[in-house]
Amino acid sequence: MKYLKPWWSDGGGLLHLTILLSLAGLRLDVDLDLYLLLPPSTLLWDEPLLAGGPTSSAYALSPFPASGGWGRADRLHPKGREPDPEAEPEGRLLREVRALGAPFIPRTRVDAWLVHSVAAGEADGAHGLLGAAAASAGGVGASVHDSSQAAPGDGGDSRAAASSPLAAGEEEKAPAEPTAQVLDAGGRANQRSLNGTETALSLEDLFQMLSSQPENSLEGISLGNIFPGSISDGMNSSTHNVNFSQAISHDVNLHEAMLLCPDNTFRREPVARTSQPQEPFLQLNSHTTNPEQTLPGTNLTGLLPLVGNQMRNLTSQDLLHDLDINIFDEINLMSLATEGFDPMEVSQLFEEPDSDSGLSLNSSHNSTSVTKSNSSRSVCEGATGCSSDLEPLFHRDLEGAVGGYYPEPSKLCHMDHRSDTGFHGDLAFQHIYHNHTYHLQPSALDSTSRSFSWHGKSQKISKYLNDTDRNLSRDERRAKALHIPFSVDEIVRMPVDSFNNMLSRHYLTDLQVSLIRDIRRRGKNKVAAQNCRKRKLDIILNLEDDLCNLQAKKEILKRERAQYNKAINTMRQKLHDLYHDIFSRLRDDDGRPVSPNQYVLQCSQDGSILIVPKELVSSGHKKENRKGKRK
DNA sequence: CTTAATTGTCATACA
DNA sequence: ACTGTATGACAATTA
Repeated sequence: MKYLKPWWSDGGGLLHLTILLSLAGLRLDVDLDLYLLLPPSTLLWDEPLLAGGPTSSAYALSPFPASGGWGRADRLHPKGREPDPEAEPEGRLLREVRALGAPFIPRTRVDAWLVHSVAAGEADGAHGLLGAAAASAGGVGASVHDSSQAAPGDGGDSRAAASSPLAAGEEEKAPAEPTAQVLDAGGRANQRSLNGTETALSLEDLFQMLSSQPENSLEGISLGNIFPGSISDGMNSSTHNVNFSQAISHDVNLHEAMLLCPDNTFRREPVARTSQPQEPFLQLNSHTTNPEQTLPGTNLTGLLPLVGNQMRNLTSQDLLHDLDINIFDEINLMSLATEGFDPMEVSQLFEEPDSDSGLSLNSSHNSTSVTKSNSSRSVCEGATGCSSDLEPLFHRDLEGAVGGYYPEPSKLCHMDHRSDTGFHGDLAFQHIYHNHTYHLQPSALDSTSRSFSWHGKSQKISKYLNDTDRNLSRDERRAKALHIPFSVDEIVRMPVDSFNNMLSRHYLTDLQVSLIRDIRRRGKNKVAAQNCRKRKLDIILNLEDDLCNLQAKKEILKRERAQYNKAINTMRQKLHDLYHDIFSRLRDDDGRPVSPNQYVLQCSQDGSILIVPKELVSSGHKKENRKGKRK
């Protein structure tokens, strides 16, 4: 259950920092002060975290940072608090480190803090860089806050207090100090204003500072230069026992420090974290040994009424676990984005109804953007046995197309998750494998840091996704969604024996087998339909051709008939003329002309021609006709 | 926006 | 019984 708004919507300063530090080979420990670094909309809120009542809300975090600001309201608005005359003097952590006689004497406060954090990593309160940086968040960013939510002096910043020695008292007091001592690289103390603009180093600035450094040169960067003044707040508050036997080396830098103590700062609470990644870099770890102490004085339910009841049963460890997951989700999504994917688009994909334009984003983000490592896990994995993180799309896609073949959506864990949270904005997170390894190139990060304008990229990315996905058929998208290791073409064209062998050789779920058979059936039928239509069209075209040919023949025959009739008439006319010509020359025994009205010419079988009176011919014809009729 | 053509899919029959 | 093919009918998509 997560209440995490998309990190890209609010600037993602933490992400900038973590990514950059990860590039430098650093890993960050994050205690609950991490919250201070997170943009308000990125924060997870929990009832235990918020315990203490609304009047104790010292962290009046604005849900709508107007100027990229976020952080503790009292820090951001020191005027809202009275200076604490008992504020912890500066340099306490540094003194501790020095007093312990560590072989490495940190030159700067940040180095000292880092050493302290590494050394204390095994202890309950390993303070990470982010913890210290978070303590400085008030000086880092200017923020809008609801001052009415803040109750000065009520001990309300217990979130930091419980989880970190950057405790409430100092957390509250430090910003109230008009100036704070900061040790520069030379160990000298500088007087810097904590609330002035000169120290209001935004994370964007930090990001640029870090990104401007060569990757390896970050080892030499003193974060004291990066977090002037503000970090000192966190360092002052450190009261941990330090065990230097574990991690301190001579002249340690940040990178070396982490390498020396690879496990300490990555340790998680065994109960609360069952699926924590083990990747070697960029671990944002949250150490809270006592959830109840985490934020005893803070209650932000008023600020976040949406969260309220649904979070009551969660421990802060649960939330921190989720926080980790979501942070890495965010990182992965950033990786997605830098590779050309917009998390928003991914989210839209999963919610897309059955549409051919649907990016099979699934496939895209699976194949290109999400690197599945052994330790990668789906959010739902283990909890509900979800086999595919892409099934929602598959489901929606198949519903209506196949229908009734597949389990109810409610059986799918992420659907439950979504329904539980009622927060659709983070849907995309559910589908990202938790590969916590970060492989972004510095150049990619630079470009990301420069623009970081997701909405601006959205259109191009959307176009890319659509163009890419529109080339895929539904079945292809479905196959990708279920990770079917065969192409649709293979499935359809494969002979029956090979097809059955394939199904038996590979371990496939019932869902996959069902889909494969459906794909084959539909593919075969599709080809059959195409052939059928082609055949039908061919038949029609052939019939049309035949019709044309027959019509042409008919015309030819008509012309021939006309010609024959004409020839017949000509011959008939010639015969008539010849007949009269013959009669005109005939004479009877008396020398008189023979009338053609009384006689006719008749050819005998031997070729002789006889002149026969018509009466005899007509009587003879009548007799023959009678005989013919009788026959 | 409407319409016609095209395409995919399903149901069914048959080989 | 299973599979492939053929085809009418319908719906979705495209031009």
